[in-house]
Amino acid sequence: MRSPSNQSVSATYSGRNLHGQVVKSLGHGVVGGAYPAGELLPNEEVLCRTLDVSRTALREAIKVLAAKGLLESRPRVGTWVRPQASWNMLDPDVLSWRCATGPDAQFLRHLTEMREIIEPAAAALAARSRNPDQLAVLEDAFQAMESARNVNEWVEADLAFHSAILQATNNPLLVPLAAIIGSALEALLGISARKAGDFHDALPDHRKVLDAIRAGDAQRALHRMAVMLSDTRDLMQRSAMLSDGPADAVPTAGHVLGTAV
Amino acid sequence: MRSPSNQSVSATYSGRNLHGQVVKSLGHGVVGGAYPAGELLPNEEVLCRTLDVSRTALREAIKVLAAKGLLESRPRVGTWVRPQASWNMLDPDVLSWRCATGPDAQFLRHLTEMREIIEPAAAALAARSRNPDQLAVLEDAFQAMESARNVNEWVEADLAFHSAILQATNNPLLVPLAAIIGSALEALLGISARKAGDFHDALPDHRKVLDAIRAGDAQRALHRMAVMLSDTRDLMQRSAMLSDGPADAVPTAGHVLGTAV
DNA sequence: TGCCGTCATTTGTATGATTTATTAAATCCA
DNA sequence: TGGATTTAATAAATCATACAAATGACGGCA
Repeated sequence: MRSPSNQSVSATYSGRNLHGQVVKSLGHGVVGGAYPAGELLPNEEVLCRTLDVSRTALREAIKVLAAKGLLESRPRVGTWVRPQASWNMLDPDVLSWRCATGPDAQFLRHLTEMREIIEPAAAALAARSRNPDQLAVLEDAFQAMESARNVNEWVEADLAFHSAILQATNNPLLVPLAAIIGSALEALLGISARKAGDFHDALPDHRKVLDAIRAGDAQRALHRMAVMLSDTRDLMQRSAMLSDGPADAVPTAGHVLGTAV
Repeated sequence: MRSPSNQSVSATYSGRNLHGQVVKSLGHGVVGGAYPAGELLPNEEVLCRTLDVSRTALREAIKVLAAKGLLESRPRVGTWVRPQASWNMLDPDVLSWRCATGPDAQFLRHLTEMREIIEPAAAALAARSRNPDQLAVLEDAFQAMESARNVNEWVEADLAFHSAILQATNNPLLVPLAAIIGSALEALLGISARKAGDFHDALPDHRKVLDAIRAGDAQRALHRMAVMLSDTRDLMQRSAMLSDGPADAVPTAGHVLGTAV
C-alpha cells in the first residue's frame, strides 16, 4: 500500500502553503484590477519585501499564475499582467477570484448564459448515460436539498445536485464546468439574500429534472432543466429589480436557444 | 510607455524556459499514464537527477502541475498523481497533453460531444451579439479557409473561424473553450488523414453558418452549426469505419439535444 | 543618421542550509 | 497486553545566496 490515503477533495488548492497564500493574494490583486492589464508588476525584490516572503515562494506563485494565463515574465523586462482575453477563465481559482471581486450584473449574466447552454444538454446526456451509482449520488443530493435547514446547507446540496448531473454524463470534459455553477450560485447568493422559507421553492423544479433523469427521458430532462434555469433567472431579475430598480430586459439564452417554455 | 510591446499570443506557454520544459515533460508523463494515478513520483532528488535539472526548476514545474490538478505534494509523503477526476481537463495544456498521447476514439467522442453542446449555442449568441469588428474577423477566417492550399493551412483557418464565433458571443467564459475545438481538429486530423481536395467539402456548411451570423439570425445560425457538426461526425465515423472496421452506432449529441437535421 | 558594441537590470537557474509537516516506530504508562 | 504518548526519521517547504542568461537602453563611432 504505497498510494497515500486521504486526497484533498477541493479542486482549488487553498492557501495552506505559503506559496499558495501568495498565489491567492496576487491572483486576487490581478483579477481584481489592482494591477491593470498590460502593466508591469513590481520586480521580484520589491514584491518579496512587500509580501514578506522569500524569492522561492514568490517565484513559485508567479509561475502558477503564469500557467493560469494571468501573468507573463521576461528577463530584463519584468512580469506583467496579460490581457484579460488570455486569462484561463474556466480555471476554478480564476473564477473564484473573479467572483470575489465585484460580481457585477454582467458577469452574473455570463455565468447564467453558460449554465443555460451547458446544463440542459448535460441533463439530457445524463438521462441517457447515467449508471445506477451516479443516479444514487443524484438522489442523495436531492434529499440533502429537501432536508436543508438553512441557506448554506441548501447551496451546498444544490451544487452537489448539479455536479452529480455533470458527472452522470460520463463526459470528463463536462465535469470541471461545475466550477461555473458553483460561482453562479455563490454570486447569486450575494445578490439575492434569500430568506429561510424561500429557497425551498426551487425544489419542485429539481424534482422534475431528477424524475426525468431517473426515467432515462433525455428530452424531458433537457426541457425540465431549461425550465428550472429560466425560473432561476426570473427570480434573479426580480430580486435585482428590488435592489437596483428595473432591470434591463435582456433576452435569455433560453429564448435564443429555443429551449425556454 | 511602460507596458511591454509584444505579448505572446499562444495560450499554452511553451517550453522555452527550462522549467517550462519540465512542466511539459512531466505533464506528458502524468497524462500519458507513465505515472499511474495515485502513485507516488520519485522524490525530488531522484527526479532532479533523472531530468538533469535543479530543484528550483523541478519544484516550479511541480507547483504548476499541482495548480492544474494533476499532482499534489505533502511533506514526509511525497508528490503523487491525483485521480483523473481532479484534473483540470479544460486547461489548454492538459487538453493538449491528453491529445498527444493516444487520442482514443472515446476521447474524440467526448470532444465532439462538447462541440455539439457549445458551438450551436455559441453561433446563436454570436448572431445576436456580434459587433462589426467581430464579424470582420469571422469573414477573414472564412476567406482564409477558402484560400487554404494544404491541410495545415485549412485546419488553422478552421480553428480561427470557430474561435471567432466564440469571441463574437461576447461571453468571456466561452472563449477558452476554443481549446476544445482545437484539440478536436487536431485529433480528427490524426485519424482521418484528409487528402488535398477533400477538406474543401466542408466549405458550404461554414458559409451557411457565416451567412446566418451575418444576418443576425440566431435560430438559423444554431441550426446550421448543428448541421455542420453532424456532417463532421458522419465524416469521422466513415473514416473510422475505413480504418477500424464498423464503428459502434453511438447516438449523436445532436440527436439527444434535438438539434440534428 | 544609422549601425554596433557595451552595460545595467531583471528574471532564470543552481545549490546548500534550515524549518516544518507528517508518518511510523518506539516508548511509556495503566 | 493495549492504548495513548513521545520520539525519530523523512520528504517537502522555505529561506538565503550566488551566478548565468537575456534584453532593452545608452553611447560611441563611422
